Amino acid sequence: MPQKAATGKSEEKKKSTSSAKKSKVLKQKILVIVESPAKAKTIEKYLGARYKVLASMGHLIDLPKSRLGIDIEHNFEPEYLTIRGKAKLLKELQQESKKSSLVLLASDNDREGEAIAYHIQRAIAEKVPDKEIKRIVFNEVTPHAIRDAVQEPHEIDEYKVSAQKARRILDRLVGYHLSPLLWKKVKNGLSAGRVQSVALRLICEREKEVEEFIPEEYWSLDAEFKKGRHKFSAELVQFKQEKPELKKETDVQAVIDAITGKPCIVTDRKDQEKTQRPKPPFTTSKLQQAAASRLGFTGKKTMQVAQQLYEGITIGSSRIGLITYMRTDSVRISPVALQEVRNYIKNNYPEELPEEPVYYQSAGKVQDAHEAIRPTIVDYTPDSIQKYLNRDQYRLYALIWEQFVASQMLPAKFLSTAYTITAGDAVFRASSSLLVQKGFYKVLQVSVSRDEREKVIPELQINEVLTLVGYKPEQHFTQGPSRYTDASIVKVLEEKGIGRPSTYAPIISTLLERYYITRENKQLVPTQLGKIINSILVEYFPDIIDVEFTANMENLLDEVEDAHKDWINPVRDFFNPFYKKVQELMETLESIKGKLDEPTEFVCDKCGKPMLKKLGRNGFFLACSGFPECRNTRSVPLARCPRKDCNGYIVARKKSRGKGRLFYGCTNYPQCDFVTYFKPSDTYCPKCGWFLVERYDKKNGYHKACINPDCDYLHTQEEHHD
DNA sequence: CAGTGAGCGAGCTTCCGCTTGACTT
Repeated sequence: MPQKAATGKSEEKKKSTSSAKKSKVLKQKILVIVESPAKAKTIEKYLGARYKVLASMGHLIDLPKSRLGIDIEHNFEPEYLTIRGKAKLLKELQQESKKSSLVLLASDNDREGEAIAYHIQRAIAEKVPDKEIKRIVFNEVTPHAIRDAVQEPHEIDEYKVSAQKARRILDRLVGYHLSPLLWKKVKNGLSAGRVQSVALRLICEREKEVEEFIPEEYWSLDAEFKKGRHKFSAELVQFKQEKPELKKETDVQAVIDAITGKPCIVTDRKDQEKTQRPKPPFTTSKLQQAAASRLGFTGKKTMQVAQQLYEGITIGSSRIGLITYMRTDSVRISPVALQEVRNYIKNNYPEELPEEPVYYQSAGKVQDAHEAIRPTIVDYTPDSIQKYLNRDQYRLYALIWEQFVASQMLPAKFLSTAYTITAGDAVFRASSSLLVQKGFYKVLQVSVSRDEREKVIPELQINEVLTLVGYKPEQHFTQGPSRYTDASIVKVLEEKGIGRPSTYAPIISTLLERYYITRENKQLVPTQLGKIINSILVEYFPDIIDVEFTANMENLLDEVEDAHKDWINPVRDFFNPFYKKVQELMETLESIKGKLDEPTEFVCDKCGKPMLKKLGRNGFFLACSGFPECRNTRSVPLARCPRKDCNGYIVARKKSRGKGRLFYGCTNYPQCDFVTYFKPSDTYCPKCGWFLVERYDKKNGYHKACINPDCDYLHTQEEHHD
């Protein structure tokens, strides 16, 4: 090992002497600093030998983690430190600066990027005074844009830096004061903040709507007809000149009785052409939503796979970054990419190429530092590179590629036809939708399923008398609001301007880690703890745990940035009453520590006292209420073990060291080896008595099914309403 | 598609926003 180090050192020495020699002949290099290593590699290729490009990997300097780090008494002066683990990298940047003739700070062209540049500049100036350091910006990683950018070096925008500083300080003040209040009054280790607490609030409020919703019964009545070999159905839309009110089965029967025997005649036909435009290329939020609904990915998984595509896949002998940067709020694409995709469409779908390029408007306030998410090389069709990708990479790449190519193709046209069918006092409607011009649908494979676009019924004539097959009454229940999913909460947060592309996925992870919410069948459900935290925050800090708070903050930051307004007074005006309130509550609010434990029906098998459900650092567990005299604990039983003569319970388990996927096994293991990967629900099969589990398949969607492999019982959630 | 088995409670914790590794017990 010492030998190895020695050779390494001597090699380094050799290198540096040879480069020193060279530098006398050649000019010194220009150092460019970007945020992402993958970007650094690409840019170095574009700029050529005179430039050296290094990556900062995001922020290097930040507030301390273990204390507030803000001097309240002195104009909220922040205490900035090198982030733990980043010292080596910073040192490298400083040393490389020394060797370079010029340093160009090329962090992202947004608020955070400006702050990153500012902190790096200060750190370099400390070690290498008088070094020329400039800022450059570009909004797309293309040779043209990069070469333009290095021709226009400028100074750092100190107002942008101030805006970021104000944002950082405000978030720190809120988070590092609210969290300790929760530690003192509720439980150690909890957290609250401008973003996560609003997300929690939205989830809790939706849950309340779900809980309060009372499903109401209603019926629909379809008439089924036959023409030739084709069957089709029509929906009852009118009865005795009015919209039918079918509350009970008897209402439906009354309609059927009234029209039985009456001829069914086609009385009207309305044709309408509908144009459907393609959607813009993906932003982070939209990609997460599409991957959730198309591929069933969580936000976290989408971002992981996208990162792999961005960093590069080995194709043949070289590694190629397949997509542009995946954290973006913009739908803009570079002129080069636009030309390339139009060429691609021209060569492959010439009839679907619009005369003019399609331009999309980004929604809401965008920072626009990056392009939309698109394939870097449009000629790499999903199929042509499938063999280099794993299944997840292929499907996500296909989603991105299709969305991008489609976005520059002609709209699709549908012919929708609505027939009115009259039978006595009843009016039915049958409609069809026919794709008459495929347009952008020609490239959509992964993005759209087969039966999603068209609905076909046979051609009918006015006054035609139809052959009735029968009436199909169906019972329904009104559906309440649905719980948020990863995708839908991200959509709302984005619309409200809360959080950023880089934080959408982590926000959900934080709420899960804190046990504020759980994910059940992809739905986000608040826990008891989450509801308690939310009610405290909403009661005492309604104006902070609010979307308006972020909106106001953004307005302030805009003023700091654009109108060069001072941020210290507004922050003080916010902080003083806030701090007073926190201190007051620290004194007066009654602690509910220990009251969080929920009583259960289970009894301690060691001392006979009742067991409590508690939250530990690894999740919920049962503990004897006689603690600390009796230290007995158990896992939370989710269902009774279905094995004959086994009195065990099914509990959640993990592989050793808490790693790996959750599974569910019997507490009597190893005597009983019953095990499943499906989560047990607390309901049992009426046919065989085994417990039901939550399952998903394409045919039924989410539903409960019996875990017994020999039992065919399953019911959908809709039927579960009683 | 297959795949599988501890210990927890009173560990000084926490924010939001940038960005990727991962020396070892």
